[in-house]
Amino acid sequence: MRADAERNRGRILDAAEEVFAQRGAAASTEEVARLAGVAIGTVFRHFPTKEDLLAAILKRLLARLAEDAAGLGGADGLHTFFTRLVQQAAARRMVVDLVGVSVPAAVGRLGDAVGELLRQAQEAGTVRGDVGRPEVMALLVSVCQGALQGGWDEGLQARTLAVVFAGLAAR
Amino acid sequence: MRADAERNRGRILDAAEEVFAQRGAAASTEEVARLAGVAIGTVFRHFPTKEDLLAAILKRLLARLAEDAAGLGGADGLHTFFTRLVQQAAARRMVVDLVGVSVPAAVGRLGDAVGELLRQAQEAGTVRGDVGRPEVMALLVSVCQGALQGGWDEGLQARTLAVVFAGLAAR
Amino acid sequence: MRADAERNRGRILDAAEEVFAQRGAAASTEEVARLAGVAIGTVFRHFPTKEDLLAAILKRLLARLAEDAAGLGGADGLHTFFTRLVQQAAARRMVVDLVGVSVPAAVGRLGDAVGELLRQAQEAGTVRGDVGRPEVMALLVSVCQGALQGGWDEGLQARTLAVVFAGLAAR
Amino acid sequence: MRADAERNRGRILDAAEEVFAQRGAAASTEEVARLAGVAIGTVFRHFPTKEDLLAAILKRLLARLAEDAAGLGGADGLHTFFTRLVQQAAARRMVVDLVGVSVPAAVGRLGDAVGELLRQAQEAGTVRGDVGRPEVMALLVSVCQGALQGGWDEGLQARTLAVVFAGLAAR
DNA sequence: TATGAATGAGCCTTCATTCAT
DNA sequence: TATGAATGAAGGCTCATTCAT
Repeated sequence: MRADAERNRGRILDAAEEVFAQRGAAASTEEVARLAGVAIGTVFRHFPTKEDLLAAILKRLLARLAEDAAGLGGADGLHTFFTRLVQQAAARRMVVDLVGVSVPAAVGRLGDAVGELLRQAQEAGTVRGDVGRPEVMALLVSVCQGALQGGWDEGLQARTLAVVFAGLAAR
Repeated sequence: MRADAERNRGRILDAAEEVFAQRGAAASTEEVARLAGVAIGTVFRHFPTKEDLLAAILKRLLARLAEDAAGLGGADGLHTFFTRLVQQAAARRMVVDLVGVSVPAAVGRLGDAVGELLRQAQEAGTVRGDVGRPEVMALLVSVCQGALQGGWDEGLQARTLAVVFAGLAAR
Repeated sequence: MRADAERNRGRILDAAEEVFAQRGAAASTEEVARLAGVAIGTVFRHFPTKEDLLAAILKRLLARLAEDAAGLGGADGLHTFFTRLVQQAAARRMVVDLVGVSVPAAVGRLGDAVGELLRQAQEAGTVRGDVGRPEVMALLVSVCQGALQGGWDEGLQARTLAVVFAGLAAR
Repeated sequence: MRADAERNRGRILDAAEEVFAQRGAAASTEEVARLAGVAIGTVFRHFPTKEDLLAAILKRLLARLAEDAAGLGGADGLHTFFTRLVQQAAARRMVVDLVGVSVPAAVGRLGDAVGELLRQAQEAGTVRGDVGRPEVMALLVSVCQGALQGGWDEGLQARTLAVVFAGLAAR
């Protein structure tokens, strides 16, 4: 792949992330192309289908999240990651609309990272030992989605997370 | 012919509920008409706009939920309602996509019903006294949304709810 | 035909005349029914086709004009009629949109009335003898149409008619 | 591919001019596409709205008329232009239906051209000095519209114009 | 005869995808 | 490889007309 092709791919992904984050997955591919500064044909050359483009975004997003998680750790790592994720507005709408796009591998790696945070938190005694990775992931996704719905101001967000954290906490 | 019209209205709402529950709000009005067994024009006669149709469904759905909630009560009412809601597949996708359709009144009534359940649970000592209605609603919505995303089998659903309930529980 | 049927027919025609005069022939038949205070089915019972309704309106309109013309006469009858017609806003849009609806008989009778006015004017020496009925009718229609187009204020209307009248005038 | 696009744009305008001239502005955009030999999407790529297409036609039409008028002049320029315009069947229905589409600039330029013809005719003594541009424009539009209505054969057209010209003539 | 709900063809418009340049 | 014009299948919606009540 030529250097400029590589550069275009990146631009397209960036543009797509922004466009879909703002307008949802229903936004048109043309708008992505426009923001990326390329022609529509170029988008389809790199991502033969709109779904491919969505999947690529999600994959990259998940990879970043996994990387982010990997940088954390210790007793509060899980809580920090959880909170941070819920705060990221951009990442959020994505997750909602991308339902159906399957990128099991990337999700798997994110799951691994979260699992590691969970392990450390349990080791440090911050989180109950009988909580498993699947339910933590489920809660993570749930609260992110929920945050998208209504007018969660910071206070509500904090109180909602507090309940979840209390549920996870060791007695 | 008032009777026919009434019957058709009901059929259309039922069909719409099913179609949108399965395919999301992006599903076509034509498909609703087909499932309802009426012509497309009939759908638009009853609901002049697709958004009107969506709003009508949501309104009815919320009314049912509120009614459902009103029938519960006691120490475990909130938990029962919470669990039941998460189980209802049909109701779920709806909530995701219907965001933006404003039916404040209906939502308000649902909130009231949930608030009442919360009050009773707190009175019975099942739920912490420092938890407010807003965060309970937020958790409700969140977990419903989350349940839509992945392959939540019954076990995962139960374990996820268990964490939330633990978070709500009085010590 | 029953008395109430007769009455409905009249109401429908009146409503249609008003609706089509204001919104043009593209206005919906439903709106006519609404204004007439009858159900849509009743409109179609009296006028099996929208075109039939339009034709009926035009016919009645032309009949009235002919009657109007018949009441005039003398040296200035033609000029008076001509001017009056151009002033009638309601009658105008009609004529534009009703193109294609053929009501030769009614037009014929109007033509007769205008012809008579022309004859009298020529006899009185107000109008040149070598002008025929067809061109007078053509001018009548033309100026009515023209008046529909732009912002003909009264002054412009008068000056435009003045040119036409000068063209018709005996030297 | 600029060339193709340009060619298509032209084809579409030509097709639209013909279709709308024959069937009126109510004709479907699909028919325009069919006659132009392009897909419906292509029409909408060039003219995002039906109204845009209508406006474009009218604009081009008026530009041609203005250009045509600019090529004339002298004592009979106005009469020639007037007659020619009335003869153009294609141009005519357009003007009827396109009312409401605002292309003031183009209309303005046409008015200028006609004004110039009028000035020259008055200078040459062919037309009365007390006739203004507005009423000439009004007559122009009127007779064009009128010509659209009925069965104006050539003779009737000539005789009708003769009256108008007599009205304009200096004594 | 009146009512008004139902029908369904047809319209304008959007957008993912293809393909000639 | 990039461009961007062309394609054409839907989709939402309107409205003349029919028909059961």
